[in-house]
Amino acid sequence: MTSFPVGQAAGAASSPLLKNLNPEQLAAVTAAPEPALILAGAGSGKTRVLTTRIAWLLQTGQVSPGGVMAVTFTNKAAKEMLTRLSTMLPFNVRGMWIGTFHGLCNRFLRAHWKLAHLPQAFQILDASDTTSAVKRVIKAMKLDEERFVPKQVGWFIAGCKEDGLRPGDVEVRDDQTKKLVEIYANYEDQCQREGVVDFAELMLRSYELLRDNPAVREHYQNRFRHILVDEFQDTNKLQYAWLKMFAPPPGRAADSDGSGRGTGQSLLAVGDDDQSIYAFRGARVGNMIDFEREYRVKKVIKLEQNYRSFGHILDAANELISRNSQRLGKTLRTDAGQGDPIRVQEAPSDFAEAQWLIEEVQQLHRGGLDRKEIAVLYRSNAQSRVIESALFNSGIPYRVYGGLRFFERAEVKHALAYLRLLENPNDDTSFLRVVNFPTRGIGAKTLENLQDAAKATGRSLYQSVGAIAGKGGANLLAFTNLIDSTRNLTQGMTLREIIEQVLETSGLLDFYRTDKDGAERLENLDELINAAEAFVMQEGFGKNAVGLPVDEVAPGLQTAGTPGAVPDAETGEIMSPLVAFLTHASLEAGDNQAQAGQDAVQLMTVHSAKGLEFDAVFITGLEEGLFPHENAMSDHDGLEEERRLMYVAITRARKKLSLSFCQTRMLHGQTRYHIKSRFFDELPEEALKWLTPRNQGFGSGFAREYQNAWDRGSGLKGMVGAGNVAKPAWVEPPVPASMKPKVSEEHGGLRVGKGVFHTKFGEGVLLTLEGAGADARAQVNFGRHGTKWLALSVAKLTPID
DNA sequence: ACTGGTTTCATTTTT
DNA sequence: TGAAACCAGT
Repeated sequence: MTSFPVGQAAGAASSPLLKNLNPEQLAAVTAAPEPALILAGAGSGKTRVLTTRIAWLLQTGQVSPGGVMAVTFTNKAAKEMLTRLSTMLPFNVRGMWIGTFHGLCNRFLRAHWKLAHLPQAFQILDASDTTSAVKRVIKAMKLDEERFVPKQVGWFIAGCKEDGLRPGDVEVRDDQTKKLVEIYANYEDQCQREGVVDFAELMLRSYELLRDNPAVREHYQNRFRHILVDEFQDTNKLQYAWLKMFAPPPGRAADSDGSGRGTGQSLLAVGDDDQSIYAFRGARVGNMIDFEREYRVKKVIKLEQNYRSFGHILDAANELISRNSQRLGKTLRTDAGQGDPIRVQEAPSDFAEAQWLIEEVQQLHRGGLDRKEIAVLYRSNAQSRVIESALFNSGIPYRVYGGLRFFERAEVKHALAYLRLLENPNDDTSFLRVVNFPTRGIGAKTLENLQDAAKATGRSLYQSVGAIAGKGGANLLAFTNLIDSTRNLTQGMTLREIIEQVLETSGLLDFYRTDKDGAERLENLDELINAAEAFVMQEGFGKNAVGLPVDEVAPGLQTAGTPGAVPDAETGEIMSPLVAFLTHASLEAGDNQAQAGQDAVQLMTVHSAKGLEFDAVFITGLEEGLFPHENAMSDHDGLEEERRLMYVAITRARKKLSLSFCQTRMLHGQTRYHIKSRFFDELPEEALKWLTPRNQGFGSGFAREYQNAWDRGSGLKGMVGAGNVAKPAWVEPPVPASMKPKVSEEHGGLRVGKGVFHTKFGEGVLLTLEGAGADARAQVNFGRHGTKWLALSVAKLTPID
C-alpha cells in the first residue's frame, strides 16, 4: 500500500467525511502515516476522530480493511466504534480487527492455539473464577489463607503478568515473595493442565507468542499498517509492549529488517493524561510520554475544543486540573457561552444531602429534563445507599450502575459451568462449582479425597473419580456419568437445545423451581437461552468471538471463507458454537444495569462515569477523606489521581453541575465529621454559586431541621430496587429469517445422516450442514474423536456408505 | 446439609 | 451500618 502525502490526497479535502471537523480534528484524522499522539480532551470528539480516520484511510485507499487494527479497553467502546464505522462505510465492518485488548488477544490465540500451547477450545477465567482457582492452589499447598489471601495473591499474579514476568523472572527478596512466586508457578501449572487462561494470561501469552515467533510477528507487522489505540493513558506495561510487537518503534532490536527505521506502520495513540484514573490497577500514564519519545512523535495534536459543556463547567475543570504538576498540558475551550454557574450545597448530614438532591432532581424533571439525563456521582459505592433510599422513598425511578453483571450471576455461572464441562471435563474450576450443586450428597470430605487423588497423579478431578470409587465415590461417579451422558445426549443439537438440555438434566431448573425465591433465577436462566439464541443469530454461527477475517489469518494458515471463523489449518476444525458462546460469556460479562430503557436517574461512581455525559450532574460527598479519599492523600501521585478523578466528574456535565458535601456522614456505622473537600478551594470562585452560607458551623438550626426530618429515615429493607432481571445488552432485535444461517441437507455428495470420512479423524456421521460456498461448514460426529465442526473448504470430507 | 450466630471489613474496576 | 464470609451446632 503506497502512502501518499496526506491532506493533499486527491479528493480527500472534499470528502464529505471531513466536513465539520475543526482544524485539530482534521489534522488528527488526516495525519501522515507515522506515529502520532493525540491528546484528546474530554468532550472533544475523540471517538469521532478515531472512526473518521479509519473511514478516511480506507476511502482514500491508504489501507485495506484487513490492514487496520483499532484497540479499546471496553466492549462498549469497541461496539460504539463498530457501529459508527458501519454507518460510514459501505461494507461489513465485522471482520476488521476492532476490539478490546483482550478480545483481540483472544482472536489471536484462537488462530494460533498450537503455537500458544493451548487447547483449541481453551476457556477464559473471569475475575471470580481466577480467585477460586488461586484459592485451590493455596489450599493444595497447605498454606495459611490468612497470610495468602486468594484475592490478593490473584492481584499479585496479575501484576506480575502485566509486568511481563513469569514465575522465574520475578525477583525474590523475601520469604513472602518467595512463597507467592511458588503459588504463581503452581497456579500456572494448574491453568495449563485445565486448559484455561485468565485475563492477564490472554495478553501475556499473545505477547510472548509474537515475541518468540519472528515469522508470525513479521506477518502481522506487514499486515497491520494502521494501528489505533483508544484511551492510551490507561494502557499498562504489557499492553504497551504488546503494541510494540505489532509496530516496533524505530531503531529497536525488534525491527524486522534491522534498518533502524521501524517497520513503517502508523501507530496512532489517542488519550488524555488528565483522565488517567486507573493507576491503581496498573495503568501507566507514563506510556504516553514514553510513546512520544520512543516513537519520535513529531507533533502532538491537541484536541482542546470541547463540544459538551458550558463555560463555567470548563473553567472549573481547567482551573482544577491546572493544579496537577505532571501534565502534558491542555486547556479545554468552548463556544457555547458560560451557561449556569455551578451550584454548591453544604448539607448538615448525608441524609440532608440526599433530601436536597431529591428536591433538585424533581425540579429539574419538572423543568422538562429527562431523568436519564441526570447523573448522581459519588466517590465510593457505599455512598449510594442513602441516596437510593431517599430516591426510593420519593418514588423517583433510578438506576444504579455497578454490581453484578449478567454472566456473573450465580445461576448463570452454574449453567455455564455445566456447559464448560461438556466441552472440557478437566476444567476443575467448573467441576468444583457444580459437582454438588444442586446437592447430590457429595460433601467436603469426599472432595478432599478426590483432590488428594488428583494431586497424587497429576490428573484432573474428573479423571480421578474412578480412583476413589470406594470412599463416597458412588455419588461422584453419578455426577461424571451425568456429564458424560449429557454430552452424548447433546451431540448434534443446536446451542439453544444444548443449553435447554443441560439446564434440565443438571437439575438446575428443578432446583430453582422448588426454591422459594428461585423465580428470578429461572428468569435469568431463560434469559441465558435467549442470549445464546441471539448470539448464534447475530454472529451467524462459527464466527463469534473470534471474528477473524479468514483470508488474513497467519502465515501458513489456510482458512475457510466464514467471516470470523478460525479453522485449524490441518483439519479444518472450527470452534463449536458452544465454545464460541462460552468465550463470549467470559469476555463480555454483559450489562450490569437493570431496566436499561426506563427514564431513571443514573447513580454511579465517578470511575464508572468516565466516558459518559449528562445534561445535569451532581457530584456528592465532596469531603476531605472521601473525595479526595483518605487512602490516596498520603502521597502526591495519589492526590493528583484524585484530582483527575474530580476532573473527570466535572467534565461529565453538559449544562448543569452541582457539588455537595456534608458536615456529618454515617461511615462504617459511625457518624463522622468532615470538612469540605480541598477541591472547592481549587475551583474558580466566579463559576460557583453557593446555595448555603459559607463555612456554616455544625449543629445549626438549619442542620437540625433536616436532621429531624430524616432521623426516622427509612432504610432499604424490603425494597425491590431498580429492577431485578438484568436484560443483557447484547440482545438485539431479532434477525429476519432470511439472515439466519443457511441449513442444507446436501453438499457435494455429503448427506446429513450419512457417513463421512476425514483423513485425520476417520469415519463419522454427518449431523449438520450449514452455509454455502467458501462458508460451508459441517458438523460431524466422529465417535471416539467427538463431534466437530469443520470448514468444508479446508476439511477433506468424503462420503461413505 | 442446613441454620443461625459471630466475626470481619469497608476506594476506585475492565477484561 | 451492613454485607459477606466463616463457624459451630443440629
